[in-house]
Amino acid sequence: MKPITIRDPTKLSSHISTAAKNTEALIIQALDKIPDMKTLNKLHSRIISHPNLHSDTSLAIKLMRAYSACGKPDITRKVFDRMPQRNNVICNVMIRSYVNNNYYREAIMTYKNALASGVNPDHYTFPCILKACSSMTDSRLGLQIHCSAVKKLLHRALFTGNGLIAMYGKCGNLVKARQVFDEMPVKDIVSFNSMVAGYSQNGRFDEAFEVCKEMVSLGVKPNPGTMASLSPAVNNTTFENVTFVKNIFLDMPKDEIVAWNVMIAMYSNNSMSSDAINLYTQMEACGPEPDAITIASVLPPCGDLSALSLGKRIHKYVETKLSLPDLAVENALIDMYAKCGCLKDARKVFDKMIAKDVVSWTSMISAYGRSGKGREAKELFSRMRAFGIYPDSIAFVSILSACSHAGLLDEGRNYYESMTAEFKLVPRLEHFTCMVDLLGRAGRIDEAYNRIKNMPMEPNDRVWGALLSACHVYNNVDIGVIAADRLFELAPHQSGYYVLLSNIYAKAGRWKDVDLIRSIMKEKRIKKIPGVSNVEMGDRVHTFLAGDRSHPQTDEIYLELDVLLGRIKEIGYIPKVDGSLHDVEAEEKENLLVVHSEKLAIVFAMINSEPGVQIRITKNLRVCEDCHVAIKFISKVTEREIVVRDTNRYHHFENGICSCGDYW
DNA sequence: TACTGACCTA
Repeated sequence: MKPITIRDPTKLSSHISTAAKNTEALIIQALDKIPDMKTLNKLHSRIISHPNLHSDTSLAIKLMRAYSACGKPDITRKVFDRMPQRNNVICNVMIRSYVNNNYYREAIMTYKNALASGVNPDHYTFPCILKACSSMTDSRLGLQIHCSAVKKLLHRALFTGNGLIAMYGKCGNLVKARQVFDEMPVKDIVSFNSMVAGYSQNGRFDEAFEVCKEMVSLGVKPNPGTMASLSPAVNNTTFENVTFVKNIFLDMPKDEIVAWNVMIAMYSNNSMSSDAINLYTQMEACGPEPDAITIASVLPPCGDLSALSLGKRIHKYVETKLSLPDLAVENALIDMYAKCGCLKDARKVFDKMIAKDVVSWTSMISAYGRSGKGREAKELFSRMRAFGIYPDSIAFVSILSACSHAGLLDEGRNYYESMTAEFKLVPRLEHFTCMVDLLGRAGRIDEAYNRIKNMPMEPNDRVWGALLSACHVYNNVDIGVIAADRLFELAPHQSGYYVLLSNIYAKAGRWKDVDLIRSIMKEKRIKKIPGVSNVEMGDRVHTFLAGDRSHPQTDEIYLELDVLLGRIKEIGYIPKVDGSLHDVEAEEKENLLVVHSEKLAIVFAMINSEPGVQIRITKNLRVCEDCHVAIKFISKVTEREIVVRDTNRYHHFENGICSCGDYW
């Protein structure tokens, strides 16, 4: 920089002020760029040491803004405290600094002090302080601010109005929120989004959708914020609503992750697992980088569909791209592996976790439970207790069902006892289902039935369903009929229950009743669900029906199946032909004799994978007795671990033994 | 005179 030469002493002061102006301009320029802390500290010292600048309000404001942006509201406060005069602008900056850094209590204090010292809040102050009220759900102050805004005729101003809607929404006062919303002469997308958020956060999902539809009809295009606001309302919703959300998603920019996340979660929570996975793959290809929320939303669908290769790819992504530990993600990984039948991988994730919550423990316990590994489930439950974690209602559901899957009658009773006596948890419907299942599987049909009769709430179809299956296993026709009667009322279109009752009659030789059931099914047009088995190979899922001959490799599959059946017959397999078969209609008989889908799927997997590789099958019905025996033998002769997931449990076949202990 | 702004994912 050139030295300033002073020729005329009379111009001295003007030179100084020019220099000061230059310095000030430079500092302002630097401050406006939001410098890092180091530069910021330097600039700050220059300002303080400068005789003309240290009390300059506009510089102080810029300085405060910069400190706030660096996440230092405490230093902002020091600058604020040193200023001799406070007007509304500098107070606004101070309050905003607090609010933007989540120091809501301090923001509110500052606001109150400013009011006390005669500072007038304005249209900058209201939106900001309302955000603090929302975050603290301080409805008293919220109301006061509403009154001040009315006095200043600012309550209908766009930003203040939006803040009021949000504040009332958070505080649960939807009447007020709606009133402000309706009275605003000009609304923008944030007004609509805030109204949507208010309704959906308070469980008023229909109204949330209504506002969304209203904004669309008024020509206001929903944005990713709309999706986020609607988010609580999209779980377990109607097909119509799902379609609506899908359409607004298709019609908006795809660069914001929240929109994708809400879509994936919506599919996941509406039993549309394959849609969730498809959208996720699309996101990988052309969307924003998935974050922890994306991952926690897409892993459950992976588990549902047993999409292990995708699940593993996501696990790698988690390890390379996400910042761990993240409880939600790790818990979701455990559950995904468990649902894919990979208990060891689930356990690996579990053991690696630095912090575990009750969900982590519960996921692992129920993973063992569903596989019939009652001992492991019990052990984890006591270890969880030893870690000082309190089991919640769901933890008891998983340990109770673990006991029932493993036939641990007394242990199950004890857990139930401690749940009510020690942990003071009120038994819910799910616990009764578990208990009925536990007693029923152990052959205590009467006791199970009595439990149902003494339930404090109305039993649902799952409770009666547990009783009916028990009656099927233990040939109890009388109680079976009672259970079936209730089920035909509660779930008249579930073909499974008709089939169960029909089988109960067949076992008892009551063929007239079997015919009766069959004619009822015909009359009501209830069709048996055909058995389907899925097996994942590479990136594809291959599906087999009973007697399926549509697969390209079908000849090879049947040939290999014959060879395999021959081999297992040599070591003792006797095909189990049901005794009731002789009295079954011809068509039915044929159905029972065709090769079941799980056998086809297993042979297919065997042909197409390396020896020793684990085979995983998912089935939409329960595995039949004959297949169960056959698969045990197959696991022995081929030295393969075979995991079959049926509708309510896992069978891990290894070396001729199944993890269910033939108890299912 | 100066200060930005708000709604939201599990």
